[in-house]
Amino acid sequence: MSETKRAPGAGRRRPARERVLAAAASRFYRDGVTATGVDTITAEAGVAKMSLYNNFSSKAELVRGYLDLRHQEWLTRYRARLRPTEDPRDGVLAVFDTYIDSAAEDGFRGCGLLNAAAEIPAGDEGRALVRRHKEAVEDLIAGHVAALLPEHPDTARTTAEHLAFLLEGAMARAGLEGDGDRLRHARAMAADLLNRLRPDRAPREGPHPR
Amino acid sequence: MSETKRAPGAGRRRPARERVLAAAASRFYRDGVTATGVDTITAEAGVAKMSLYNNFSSKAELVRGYLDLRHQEWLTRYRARLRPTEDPRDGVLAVFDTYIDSAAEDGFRGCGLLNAAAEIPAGDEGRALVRRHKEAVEDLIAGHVAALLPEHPDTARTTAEHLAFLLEGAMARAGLEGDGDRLRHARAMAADLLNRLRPDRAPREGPHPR
DNA sequence: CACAGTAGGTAGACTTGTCTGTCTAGTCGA
DNA sequence: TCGACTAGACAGACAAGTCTACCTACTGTG
Repeated sequence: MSETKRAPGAGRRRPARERVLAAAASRFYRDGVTATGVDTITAEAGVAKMSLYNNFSSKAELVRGYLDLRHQEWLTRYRARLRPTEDPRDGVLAVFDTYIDSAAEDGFRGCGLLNAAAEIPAGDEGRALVRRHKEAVEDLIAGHVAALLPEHPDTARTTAEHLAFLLEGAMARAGLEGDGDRLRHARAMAADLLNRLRPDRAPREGPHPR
Repeated sequence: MSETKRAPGAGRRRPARERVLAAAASRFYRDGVTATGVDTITAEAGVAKMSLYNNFSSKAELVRGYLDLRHQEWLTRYRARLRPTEDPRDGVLAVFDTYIDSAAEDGFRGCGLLNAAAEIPAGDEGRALVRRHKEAVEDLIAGHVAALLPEHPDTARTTAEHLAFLLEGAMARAGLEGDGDRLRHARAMAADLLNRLRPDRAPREGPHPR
């Protein structure tokens, strides 16, 4: 952990790649992918144009970098939400809470990955990336539900898909409305569904603890 | 109903406005709104550029025309699906079937209105239009559920929201995957939910009758 | 310690093409 | 004659991506 170990090439500030990605993330989410030009991104990042093209071979690759960044950031926020607990229901609700958190930020416009996918051409790798992200989220839910119903794997899988649909549908609506109300409704529906599934514990606590 | 009453200005073919809208609808859905230029639209419509700007004051207004067209077309397809029946559950399932129908068309990429909204700036009227469309769909569902549960209006409203989330979430996933499988799953979940809600009739028929 | 090499960064001109929107002059059918 | 339509030029802004020439901070080696 010596001081000599820095990020490579980072003398006085964050390396160009990170600043480009951060600026791209902000603009892509706010204004859309196609509507955001590379000049806008480099200007906002305070970086020369060549620094972008030294780190990304094209704008399309930058977009894929953006998608990957959002996926990783989502996972990080989810893991922070996931407290150690013996009740799998809390694990499912942590997924919902992660979405609710994102809706509280200003300029909220729905799921950035889904919004980007809407602009990406049908065959592009980026769409597959978003698809895999949504499958990963459903798999996380499925893991918790499977722990809740170890004797009924089929019911668990269907229930996980049901919960994933609730979450995604509420996210789409929340994005249109600009706040997290719909997501809080969906969280309550999910909690209710989980309790009906195996009501062998006391009713769960109130909505969305901060 | 005399023959002299035609669409205005339609001598030998469909008026320019309709052809522009049809071409815009196709391209906007396939390639996205921002990525589609007005020259592409006029070329595909076989129409002079001025014919576009004589009918729409700007591309943004053409986009709003597109959103309105898709909303109207959806309503038309839904009404065609909605057979006269005494069971409100069939009314709800008709909404799901309308979505399933759209997923069967080729080049399916999810809900065109939601995809467009992802590209529209936050304050634009177009986003409000999409939001109202989604509310209208939920209201249609709510009407059927209310008829099913006349004694429990609160349960009906919550159930309708739940069903709308299922539908919208499944549509988002289906769009990423390019087929209607997720929507058929959601339809089965909806049918199951409706039967649990008031199981006083024989089990419903199989999935998605054609 | 000195010094040269190197990797990464900078500003900005530049090419080639597309974008939205405007304008003109002419065509065609009722 | 009138209204809708046509082809195409045009303006001015902006797109993605390339290229040059220069700069600066850190590196290993003698």
